Amino acid sequence: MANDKKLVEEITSMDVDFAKWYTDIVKKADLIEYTSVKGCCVIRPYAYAIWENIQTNLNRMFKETGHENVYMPMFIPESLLQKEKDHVEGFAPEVAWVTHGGNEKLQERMCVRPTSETLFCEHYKNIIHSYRDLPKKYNQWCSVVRWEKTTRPFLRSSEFLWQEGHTAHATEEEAQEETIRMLNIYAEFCEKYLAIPVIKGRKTDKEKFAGAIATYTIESLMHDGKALQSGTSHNFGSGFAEAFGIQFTDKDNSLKHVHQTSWGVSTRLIGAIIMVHGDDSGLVIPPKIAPTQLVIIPIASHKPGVLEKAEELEKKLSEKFRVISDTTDKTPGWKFAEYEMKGVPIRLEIGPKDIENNQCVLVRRDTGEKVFVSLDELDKKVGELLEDIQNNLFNKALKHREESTSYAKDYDEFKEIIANKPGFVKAMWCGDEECENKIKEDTTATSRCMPFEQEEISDKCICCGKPAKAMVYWGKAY
RNA sequence: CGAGGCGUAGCUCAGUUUGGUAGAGUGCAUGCUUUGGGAGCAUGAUGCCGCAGGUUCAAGUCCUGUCGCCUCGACCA
Repeated sequence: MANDKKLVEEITSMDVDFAKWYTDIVKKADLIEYTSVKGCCVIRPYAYAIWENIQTNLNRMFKETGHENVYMPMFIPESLLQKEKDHVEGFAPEVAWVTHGGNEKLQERMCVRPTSETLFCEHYKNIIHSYRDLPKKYNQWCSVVRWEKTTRPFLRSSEFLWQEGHTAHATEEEAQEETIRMLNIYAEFCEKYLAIPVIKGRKTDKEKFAGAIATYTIESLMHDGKALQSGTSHNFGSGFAEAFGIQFTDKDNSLKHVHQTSWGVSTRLIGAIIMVHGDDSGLVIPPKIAPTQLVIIPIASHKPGVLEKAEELEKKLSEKFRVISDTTDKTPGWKFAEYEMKGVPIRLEIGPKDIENNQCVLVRRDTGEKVFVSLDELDKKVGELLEDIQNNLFNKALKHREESTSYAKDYDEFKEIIANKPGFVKAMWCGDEECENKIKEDTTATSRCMPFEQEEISDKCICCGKPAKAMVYWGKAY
């Protein structure tokens, strides 16, 4: 009987249809709502709260490493966008154009920023004159627009929220150092806060950012075995500086071009959290970024003393944790399911029997494990549990990634694995874009990155058999 | 942008084959009873049947167009 009722709001099982499971979750956990604007969603308060927690932590890490926040215009005149050739070619197919102001046709059309390199470059040209002005390490939080052909909430939408860091340095070495520093910050953030293990590496030329000399990436593996590019950090060398004329007078009185970087992560990270940690009961949010870390559910709340006790516990726990208490007249069972859907790490049940015994029940979202805890040591226990959940989520995700990572020594084996076993495949590559294209054509898998941690599986390219230059992580990607 | 699917109550959908007063479940509101895994009973409110044309005495249903959404490809964070 209870089971029949449970089916009413149940979501599609992730093993049956992962894509449907995903869209069920984003709707049922109140993360997004569709709008009348194609490819654009409302990011609802619960999802926005996750984003705010991401922002808070990244902002701290950015500032600790000497970055300042700024804000650039959202419009870019066509002539400015076109200054760097590779850049405009890369982005032109997906920019939105503004052609009119009121009823007047604009003399020059402007695009809505798909990314702000060109605006930062124009600005840097104006404010950088001397080596004393360097480095400039700016970041902005904003939204960007890319006219995507197919869209999915958080993973690919026409407009999305992100941060973009843009820095200018006196030397090549400094720029490279910054590029790697920010990649490391992203990796640390993903692993420590989002509990998502990542592979750090460099993108192949085919996959690198339009206008960059090198793109570095953190790649993570979703529960269905598809890869998600979760953050990128680019070294631009002096290419943009030359196109935009960003020069400074160095100590030796010679005129030099700056060396630049840019790096970004987006609300796509929310998609990663969903697809890495979620299960058939809904979201599972790592405690460190969960908008609500613990929800108090009073049992038999009409009985004397129960609501008062719930309120007392809420007040006490709120000193240390992000806590809410649900005192609505929904049934306990409904509330259990609701907060599981929303991925709240810990549920606290308190009823008349508990009050008599000076205890409560704690249920952890990741394992479903239930423990009785004395009210005297409640906050200590909650702290430990949150930490344990955070660690467990990371370890589970890491184990899944390791179990979903294979080696391929020859092309037949490679094709067999890609076709039958979801996940990463490590294989050698000659460095030739033709092989990348062939592999993609044959298998739909793409090169995810050349990891910093290289292994020598063989000395031959998996595809053409010529001498191998690097080991590459391959996989199907979002 | 290619292939497929779908637009009817807040949500999930039936009704379209064969044109004839707009339906169900769930949700929502109110009351009582309930409360340790999505409660029960009673009463009530809710619809430009995606949009625009057309055919017809009559269109949710037939025709044409159009917009949107979903899935899978191609392209991208």
